[in-house]
Amino acid sequence: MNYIILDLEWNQCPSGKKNENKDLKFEIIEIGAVKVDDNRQYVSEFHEFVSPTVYRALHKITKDMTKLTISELDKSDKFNEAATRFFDWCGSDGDYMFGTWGSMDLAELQNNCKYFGVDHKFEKPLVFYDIQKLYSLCFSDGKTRVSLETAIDEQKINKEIPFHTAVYDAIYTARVFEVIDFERVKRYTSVDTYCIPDNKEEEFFFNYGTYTKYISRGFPEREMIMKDSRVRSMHCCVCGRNVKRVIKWYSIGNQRMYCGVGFCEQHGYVKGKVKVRMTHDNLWYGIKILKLTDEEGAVQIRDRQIINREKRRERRHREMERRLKEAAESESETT
DNA sequence: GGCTGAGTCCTGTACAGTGA
DNA sequence: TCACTGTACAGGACTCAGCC
Repeated sequence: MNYIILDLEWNQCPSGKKNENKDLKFEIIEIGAVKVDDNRQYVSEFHEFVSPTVYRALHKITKDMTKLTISELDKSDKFNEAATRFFDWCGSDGDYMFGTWGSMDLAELQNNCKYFGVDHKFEKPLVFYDIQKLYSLCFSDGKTRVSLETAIDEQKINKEIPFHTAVYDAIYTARVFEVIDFERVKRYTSVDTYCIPDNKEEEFFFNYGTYTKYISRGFPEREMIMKDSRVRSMHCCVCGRNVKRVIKWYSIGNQRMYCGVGFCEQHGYVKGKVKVRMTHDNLWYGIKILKLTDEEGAVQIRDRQIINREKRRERRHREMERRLKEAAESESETT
């Protein structure tokens, strides 16, 4: 299995959001990638600029960052040809896996392919390595995200080539990939949600040992997500058995996030989170993460639920007092 | 500058259930 | 019936860290 360490540079509407193409917010102008083998050793690299067709001027920030100009880019082929050569270079499907710094590149690659009609079938689910996340798992708390340059500095990797050129950033990413303790973190794959499951049978489920991730099919209405039995269900991340619900799902602040807690007789508390998202095709889907926790973790979730309730209660009381005061004032004015 | 994603926090409305 | 409570929902502001 090879790994394709990918980095893209893209451009956006130079005259702001009001004039942007809603189907293509970001147009790829450069594709850079490094192929590494099983041992994360360099095999080959791919680098092509792309002549843009949607945004015929570069956004100021893109220009400053990449130092590219439209006339330079116009010497290159259009996206279709560059992308086709890129996928040929990647190899046969199933022989490679993508690795990126951050999670945006693959979504933009797929969106550009869709927009320009590039005939390439992406794996479904599209599992990849977010090397930024792996880096955090190895050298930090697993949550903090640092820039590629910070990681290069921290690891004292030689900075002999500039940043913000797709292929050079891919080379740097590959170097970071090389220094991480891959055996320790290799099970922590990421999954791209540009294409979500079409139906119940295709729904994505991943078990990472201490936690599980489930990605639902799409729903036309947001409220259908938390009514779905598969989304609502809770099981133990270790034994897979259904757990007894001790705190039922509640929304925190808005309907984009739900929390709940279950209890497994054998393995203890399981905390659940459902994040609600919308696809490019305006379908709603849920990402459910179930994680083992301890009593303290369960108490924290319960406390947060209680605090939310109390805050609402206080607001009501304040509002009621305000109305009573207003009523009393208007009564005294009339008398 | 404009965007994503994750997360937090707040205000306000609506509706249903419950108990006095 | 009414007051109170719980829950869901709508929408916005904000932070932080990243991307181009």
